[in-house]
Amino acid sequence: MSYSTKQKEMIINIIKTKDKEFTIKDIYEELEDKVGLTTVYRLVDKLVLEGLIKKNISNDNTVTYEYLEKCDEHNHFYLKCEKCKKIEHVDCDCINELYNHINKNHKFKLNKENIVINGICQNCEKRVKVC
Amino acid sequence: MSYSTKQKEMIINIIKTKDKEFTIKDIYEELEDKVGLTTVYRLVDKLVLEGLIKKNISNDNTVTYEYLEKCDEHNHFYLKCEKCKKIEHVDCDCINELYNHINKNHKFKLNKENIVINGICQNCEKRVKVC
DNA sequence: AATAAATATGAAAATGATTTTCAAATTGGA
DNA sequence: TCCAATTTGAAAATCATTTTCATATTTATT
Repeated sequence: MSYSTKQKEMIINIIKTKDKEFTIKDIYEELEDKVGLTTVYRLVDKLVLEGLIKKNISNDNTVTYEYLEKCDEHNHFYLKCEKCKKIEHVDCDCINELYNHINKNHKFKLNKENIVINGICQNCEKRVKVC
Repeated sequence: MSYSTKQKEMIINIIKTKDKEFTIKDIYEELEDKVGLTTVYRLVDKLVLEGLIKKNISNDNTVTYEYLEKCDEHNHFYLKCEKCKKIEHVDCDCINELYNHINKNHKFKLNKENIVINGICQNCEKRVKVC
């Protein structure tokens, strides 16, 4: 079984404020020595397994995590901006349509819990055009 | 500029045979000391930037790469099986439809060069049912 | 409330993947 | 052929992550 501890609660609370990629260090520093680094690693790993966050790696070998905000009634589909790293949660039937199409025509069952697609958000798109 | 070397050519040739996730070690061992480990790291990093391969990280912190087979006339859309780790290239208009839908309704431009969605392939799906 | 068993924590040390360094080798152009 | 730019690779350094282990905390049971 699993005990509930104040350390885990603190880490979850910090993660829930994140709308961008974050690192272990980000979390650790925000905790200001209230939780040890080893424990941050351990708990963040657990939260990945529990599906609350997703682990990524960037080209310079930095490991980042992203909070996958759930809304239980709907799908878990996210758009991640490659510029500003923000993650948008999308609640739309288009993902079911894609699921059904892929299942029927390509014989593959998407994992609807964990679809993150990269691209450029509207804000960054605008900024690019200005420059 | 960039010189073309036999080391880079050898590594690309090995990568092109991959239909699954692979590691730096996989490549290094297959090269049987014909290329140094440092160089494998360097060249694989370059190939990530060039878009030939994609870098991933798994829950146990293993870094893997996947070859993103390109076919220039079409989209670059991949389905990766979470069980057997095989990567299927999908050449279908559904991805354009998704692109257009997301662009229009969610104000987000997908990066069509690099869409990898996880799920379970038909083979593994069958195997699961048998057990 | 006291106890016991299971689990969680954190500091220090160990590990191991990746990067840096630098001298030697290779490449492509003049 | 000669030169400058680039690439290579072995060894050393770095640094994120894991392991270890003694202590602390949590939960269930009296």
